[in-house]
Amino acid sequence: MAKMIDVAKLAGVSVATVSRVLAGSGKVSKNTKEKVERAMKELNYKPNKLARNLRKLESKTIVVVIPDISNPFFTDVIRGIQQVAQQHDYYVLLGDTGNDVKAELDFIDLIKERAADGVILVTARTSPEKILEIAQEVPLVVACEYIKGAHLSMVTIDNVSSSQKVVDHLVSLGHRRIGFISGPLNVIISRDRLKGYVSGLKKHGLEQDSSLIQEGDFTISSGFESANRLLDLAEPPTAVFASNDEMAIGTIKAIKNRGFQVPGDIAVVGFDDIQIATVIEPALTTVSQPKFEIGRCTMEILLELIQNPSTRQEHVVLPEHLVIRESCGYPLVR
Amino acid sequence: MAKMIDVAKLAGVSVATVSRVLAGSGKVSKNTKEKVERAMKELNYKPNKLARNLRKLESKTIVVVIPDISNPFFTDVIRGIQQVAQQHDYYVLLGDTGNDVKAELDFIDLIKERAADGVILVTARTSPEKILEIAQEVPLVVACEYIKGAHLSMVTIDNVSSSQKVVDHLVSLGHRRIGFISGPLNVIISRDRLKGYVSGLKKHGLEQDSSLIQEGDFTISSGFESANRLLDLAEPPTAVFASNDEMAIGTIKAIKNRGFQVPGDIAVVGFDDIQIATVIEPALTTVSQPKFEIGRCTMEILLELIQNPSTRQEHVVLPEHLVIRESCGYPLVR
DNA sequence: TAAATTTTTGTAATCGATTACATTAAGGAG
DNA sequence: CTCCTTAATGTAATCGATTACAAAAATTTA
Repeated sequence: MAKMIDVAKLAGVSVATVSRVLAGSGKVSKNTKEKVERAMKELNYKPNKLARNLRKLESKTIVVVIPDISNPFFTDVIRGIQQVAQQHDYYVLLGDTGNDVKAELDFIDLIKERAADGVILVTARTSPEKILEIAQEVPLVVACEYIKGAHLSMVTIDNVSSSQKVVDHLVSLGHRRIGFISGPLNVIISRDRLKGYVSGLKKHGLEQDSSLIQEGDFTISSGFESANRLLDLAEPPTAVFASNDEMAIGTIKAIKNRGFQVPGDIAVVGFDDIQIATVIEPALTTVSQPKFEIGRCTMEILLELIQNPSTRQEHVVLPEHLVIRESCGYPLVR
Repeated sequence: MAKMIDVAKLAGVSVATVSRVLAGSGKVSKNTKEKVERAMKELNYKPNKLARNLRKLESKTIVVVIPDISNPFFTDVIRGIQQVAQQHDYYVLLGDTGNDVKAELDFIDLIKERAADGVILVTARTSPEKILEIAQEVPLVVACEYIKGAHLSMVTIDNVSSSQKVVDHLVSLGHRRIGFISGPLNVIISRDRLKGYVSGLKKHGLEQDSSLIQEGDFTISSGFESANRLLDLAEPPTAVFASNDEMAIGTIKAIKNRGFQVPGDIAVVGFDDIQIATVIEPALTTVSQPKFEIGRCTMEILLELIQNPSTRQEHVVLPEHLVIRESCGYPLVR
C-alpha cells in the first residue's frame, strides 16, 4: 500500500507538498499539483486515516448509543444522524447497549480514548447526574429524552403537551372514560406522557381514576396485559391511550381477543408512529414524532459542540403531530 | 488529558514499562506493576487509541454496509454482528447506503484508508465482478446474498430449497394454483427464490403459468399491486407466495381489499419472518431466517479473515425453517 | 537592476502509543 | 567470588500523516 512518501518521490516533491495537494490548501502551483495528482493516481494512493487522525487528534467518528437497534423507532433517528454525519465526513459508530447501563458507559468512554469525537445518547439508562457530569467533559447530546433542569444539549418533542392533545382529541370524540397505559415510570418520557394525560383530563374537567392508569414496559405483550387489566374493570374505559405504538398494538389485540371492536367499542391511540402503525388493523391513530428530523438536528448540534465545546447547551423541542387514522373512529386519512 | 508519559513520570518508570503493564505482557515485576496501576488510576489515564491504532496499523473497526437500516430484517443481522464484534473488542461502523452503489463503494474504501479492518456486505448492489475483485484485496464477507461460483466468503440460507419447501407446504394443503411475487429480478436472492418456486411446482407435477409470476420490489406497496394483478386474472391463484414479508403484507391487504378472506379464500406465505409477521392479521406463515445467527457467523468469519487474510473462503449455509402461523389455514402455532 | 514582496517548496518536529534492542539487576552454578 | 543466565527495565526508532518554520524561487516595485 503506497504511502505519502512514495507519492512524493514519484512526483519529485516533498511530502509536505503532497499533503498540501491533498488538503487542497491552495498554496501549490498548478504544475506541481498536477504532477502530484498524477502520481497519486498511478500509485492508487489513499491517505492513511490512522496517521491523519493521530496527528490531528480527532477521529472523525461519533458514537450513537441506543438501547436496542432492532427497535424501529430508533432506526429512523439513526438515519437522520447518519445523513448529517455523512455530509460532514463523520462516521457513525454503533453503540447498541441492549439496555445495559455498563455498556452505555463503555461506549461513552470511547471519547476519552479518542476513538470518537462525540456521543449521541438516544435515550439514556444512566442516571441524570452521571450524564450531566460526563457532558461537562465530552461533547454529548441527548436525543428523545428530556432531563429536567440539566445543562445539557437535548433534542426532543414536548411529551407533555402532545399527550394532552391526544386527550383533547379523544374528548372531542365524546370519550369521558379514558384509560392510560404508561411506559416504565422510572423513564422520564414515560412520566411526561403520563403528566400530559393527567393534565388533559383536568383541563376537560374529567376526574382522575387511578385504576384507569396501568404501567407497561413499551412491549406488545405488556400492552396486551395492561389492556386486559383495564378491560377487567367493573367500568372499563371507552378509549385507551397507550404510551407507544407497540403497547397500542397489544391493546388492540386484547380488545379483539375479547370479541370487542376497535374503534367500534373501544378507541385506541398510540405514540411514535412507527411503520407498524400503518399496517395494523385498524390503522393506528398516533402521535407522530419527527424521528428523522430529531436525528438530523441532534447531529447538527453535536457537530457544533465538537467544533466549539464551549457552545451554550440548548434544548430543542421539535413539533410533533397527531396522525388520525382508523383506530379512533375517524375515516382513514392519508 | 493524561498521557502515557505522565503516568510513567508519576510512577517513576519508563513509558515502555507502562505500555507493558497496559498490555499485560508479563515482563513486569509485581511491585512496579502496582506502582504503575496506581499512577494510572490517580491520573485517570485512558490510552489514546488513535496512537495505538497507528502504531499497530489496525483500527479495530469493521464496517457493516447495508442498503437501509430502517429495514427490520437487517437490524437483527446487525445485532448478531455487533455481539461478536463486542466480544472481540471490535467496533462496528454503520454503512447505510440508502441503496446507492457509490456509497457502497465509498464505505468499502474505508479499509484502504485503514479506517476499518474489514467489511461485511449485507447484500450488495455492486456487481459481482467488482466485489470479487475487492475481496481479493481486503477482508470482506457477504451476508444474506449468494454470489454464484465466487471465491468469496458468504453466509446465507438456501433460498432455493426453502422456497421449494413453501410450495411443498402449500401443495400439501391442497393448493394447485399458486401465485408467486418475486423481488427485483436483478437481485440474486430474488432469482433463487423464484427458482425454488419453479422447481417446487415441477416436483409436484404442476404446470408453470407465467401469468402467476409477478415481479415486485420488496415493498408493501409493490406487494399490494402485484397481488392485484394476480387477483385480476381470469383464474386467480388460491395461494400466493411472496418473496418477503412486506410484500406478503401488501398481498393480504389487496386480498382483504377485494372482500376476500385470508386464509379462507386465498392463502398467503411470506419470507424472512420479521416482527410484523406476528402482528399482522392473520399472522403470517413465513420462512424464518436465522438473522441473528447469520450476523454472528458472518462476523466470526470476518475476524478469521482479518487475522489470517489467506484463510480459504467459505460459503456457510445456515438452516432456515418454515414457521406456520395463520395465513395458510393452520391453527396458530408459536 | 537591485530590493522588497509574495508564492512555492522543503526540512524536520510532532501526535502518543508500541516494541526491537540495549542495558542493568538479580539469581544460580561452579 | 566470578561467570553465566534470566528477568526487569530503559532508550530510541517507528507507524504515516500534518504543519510550523525556513529557504528558495518567482514576481513586483522602485
